[in-house]
Amino acid sequence: MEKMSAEDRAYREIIQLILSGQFKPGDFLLEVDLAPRLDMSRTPVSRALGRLVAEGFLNKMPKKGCYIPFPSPEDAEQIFFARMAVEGQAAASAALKATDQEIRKLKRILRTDQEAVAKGSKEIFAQINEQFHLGIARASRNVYLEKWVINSFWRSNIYIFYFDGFYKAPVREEIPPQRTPSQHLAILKAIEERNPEEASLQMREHIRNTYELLLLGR
Amino acid sequence: MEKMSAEDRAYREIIQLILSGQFKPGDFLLEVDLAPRLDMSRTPVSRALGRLVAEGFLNKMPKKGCYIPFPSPEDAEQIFFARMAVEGQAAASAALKATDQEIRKLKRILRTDQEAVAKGSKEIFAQINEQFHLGIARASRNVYLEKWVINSFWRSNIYIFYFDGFYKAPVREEIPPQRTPSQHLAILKAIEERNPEEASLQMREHIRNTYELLLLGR
DNA sequence: CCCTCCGTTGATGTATCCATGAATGATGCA
DNA sequence: TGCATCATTCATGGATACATCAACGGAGGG
Repeated sequence: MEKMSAEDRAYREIIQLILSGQFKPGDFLLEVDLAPRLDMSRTPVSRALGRLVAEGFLNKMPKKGCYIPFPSPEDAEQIFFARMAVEGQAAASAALKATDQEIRKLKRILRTDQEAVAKGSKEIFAQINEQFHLGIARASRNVYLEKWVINSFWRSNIYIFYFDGFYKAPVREEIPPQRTPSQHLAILKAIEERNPEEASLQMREHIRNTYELLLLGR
Repeated sequence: MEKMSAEDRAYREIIQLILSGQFKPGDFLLEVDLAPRLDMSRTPVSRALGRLVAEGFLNKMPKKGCYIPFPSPEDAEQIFFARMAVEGQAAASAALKATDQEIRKLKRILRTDQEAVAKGSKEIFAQINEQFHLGIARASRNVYLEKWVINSFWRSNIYIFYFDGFYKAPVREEIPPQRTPSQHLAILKAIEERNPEEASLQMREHIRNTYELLLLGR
């Protein structure tokens, strides 16, 4: 990615800043702060923030700025419910359209998954998890579903990072990933068997499980 | 809407320009043309176009500009498939969460629907159709589903306006709405009976029907 | 003591200027 | 004639100056 516009750089870097925990919900992302930090003028920063708002990643108050939305049980329910819809459909579509190569790649990802869980590496697990979900979205061969999956996945990541810390326990523990790998395997198995209904069902079940794990005690 | 930013004005006006048929697929929407036309500088126009691209209405080529995407059978399949997912889920959610007031409002809309079809008024029919679909999206009480429904609805409107004119018959006839009103009624009935599965099923069937009507002969 | 008003501050919103790059067409050479 | 090359043109991409507006805080009057 040697040739990337300043706006694209700003877009990625801002996401990185958020996901790396430099900001907490309610914090304003000020153009005047970010611009010098990213070594560019306000213009591309402002446009990148506009994109993030359009994608639902950030909220905005006119004339005030963009801020990380406050997590709430209602919003969490909405985002995970929405994820069930789009990722379920994406899995079904992937079962119909994924190439053998893509399926092999997903298998490779899941092997690393097992190892990551075995080692208890939270970082790697999160990365693998993202690769798996976004890989299925891509295999759906549907640009709209893919975009929505990406957006809602990142958006729900905010919850995975922040939610319990603000509404529940003072210290945050890792996501208990006991059932996640087996669910991932079940999804991939359905896709491999070209069974869209089963793939959709398994995916929805998996997301519901993640949601319940996150919010309704553990 | 007395106090609206120039960017918001640009956003709405550009959508109007597109939907009123001033541009055809492949046409570039040039900032330098639009800015004087909307009586503002390039800045808010550019940002509005950026929003439209982020939302998937327009495509963009870096350093070249934004253009109305070319319709294609593949893209049509993708957008309608995606619509089935999100609107199906929205209908299910609406069946659970819609207030009685919202249901009454939807009923009112459908009464006008019947009349519009009876009179054969294409314009009114389109408007009613939008109100119905977006009304259900809103009743779902899920901001994510609602946003995606709005986006994909408008996006597929581009097809309703343009598709056949470019790929099939030279003259475009109205969408045969024979079955649409009864399908609308079936959806609303399921919502009123608080039956999410049935609402989802009917909505998906309705969208599939619209898709087949549009693309696979009629 | 409190409440109102107004000036200050600091951020976004907009306009404008310059940089950059892609497409086009003219030019000159083989 | 055919083709490569380069200058021109015209669009977006980015930087900067200015306008605008919301929040804050202090002065002044009740």
